[in-house]
Amino acid sequence: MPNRAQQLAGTRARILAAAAGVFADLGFKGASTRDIAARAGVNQGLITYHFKSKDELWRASMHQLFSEYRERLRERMNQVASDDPRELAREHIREFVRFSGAHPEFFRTMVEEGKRLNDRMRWLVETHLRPMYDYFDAMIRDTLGLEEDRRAHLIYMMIGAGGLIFANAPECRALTGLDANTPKAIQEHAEQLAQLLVP
Amino acid sequence: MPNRAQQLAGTRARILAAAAGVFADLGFKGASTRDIAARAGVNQGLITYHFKSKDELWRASMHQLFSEYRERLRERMNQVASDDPRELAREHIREFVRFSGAHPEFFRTMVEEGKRLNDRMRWLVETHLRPMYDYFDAMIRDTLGLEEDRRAHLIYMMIGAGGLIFANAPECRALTGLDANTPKAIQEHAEQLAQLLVP
DNA sequence: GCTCAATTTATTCGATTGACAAGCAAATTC
DNA sequence: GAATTTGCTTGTCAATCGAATAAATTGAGC
Repeated sequence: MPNRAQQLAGTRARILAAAAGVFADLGFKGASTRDIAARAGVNQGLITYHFKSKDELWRASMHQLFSEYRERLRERMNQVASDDPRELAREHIREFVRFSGAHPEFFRTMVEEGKRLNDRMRWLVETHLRPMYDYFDAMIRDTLGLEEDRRAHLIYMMIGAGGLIFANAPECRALTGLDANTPKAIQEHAEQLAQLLVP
Repeated sequence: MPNRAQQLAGTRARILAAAAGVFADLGFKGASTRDIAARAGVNQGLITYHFKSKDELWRASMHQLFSEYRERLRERMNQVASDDPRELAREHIREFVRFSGAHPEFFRTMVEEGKRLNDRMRWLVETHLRPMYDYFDAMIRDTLGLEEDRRAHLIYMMIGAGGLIFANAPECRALTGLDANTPKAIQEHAEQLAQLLVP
């Protein structure tokens, strides 16, 4: 018998997770609050009740997604024993890949919202992408010492290389027979990319 | 005064180019034939006239896009003097990046259609992706000699690393200030990725 | 048992959308 | 130069969908 507050938090969380997935799959316009409600297993009216509008729901779901990534990265880096900067950089890459593997909607959303300059993209850039980008940029500068533009290229390479195979896991399966969603494949991808970028 | 046949070929081509862009931007469902007609600068009725249905238009536009890539790669590789397999591999990578830079819809479409297993994805895989994949796979096997699964990971890394920055050029601009659409940035990305993958 | 937060059901009103039919004018054909 | 084909335009329609809201219902907590 769930507490009243627990019940609320539960449905809220389910809606947020469903929303991130549906927005990533269908785009903001293509995603309907009905789709989201159906995937979350809740009633459509609840969405307007908990989040005032579709727009606010989108922002809340993005906040949830990026917060989870930040939290996982933070926890993971606290557990790493090494203090070799190159090994730390590799572990950052591995964790990015692991998260992309666990959350294909991460990469999908980035592509979906990164191709058009609009209010959502600006919000995403200012609120979540810029801090994340600056963090990685500083790490690369201190570890590999590349000039600014080359770091930008490298970061987009890392994101693209680390995320695509999971965002396109169904295609990858149909094309190569490889199931990218297994822990083994995720770990393999993480290690291969880490070694490639920081040999 | 254009020839009747030239006129037809012209509007057909304009519709195809517009369709590839709109489909990549909005997804198949999200793209309307009106959007496509508007971007092509033609009347909406023309789309049903030239292509029977939205579905057939999509297939025709994909055919056009992939054919253009194959043709450009073929021409380029004929011009390359070297016979060093590693340099040839690098040139394949460079040309993939150049094409992705010139046609952001290439990568966008791959992500859009690669995330859901449906008729369109199956068609894309069988018709265009598999031949392209097998070609690159053989090249990597003969050049770097990795085992099969690792080649799959590597190919998805190449595609993701080579394409994302252009698919997300507006975001990249807002985030880093770098305009990924300039010939200089495209060339820089191509060279950096080629060196990274085949040192 | 009363209250009000959490959830459901029902409805509205608008905006699209793919497809198509009928017509038109220029160009090609005979 | 009349006939006809063809590339294209206009107008429309039946169907679908979608966000928002309002009214009704349930049940936990006081």
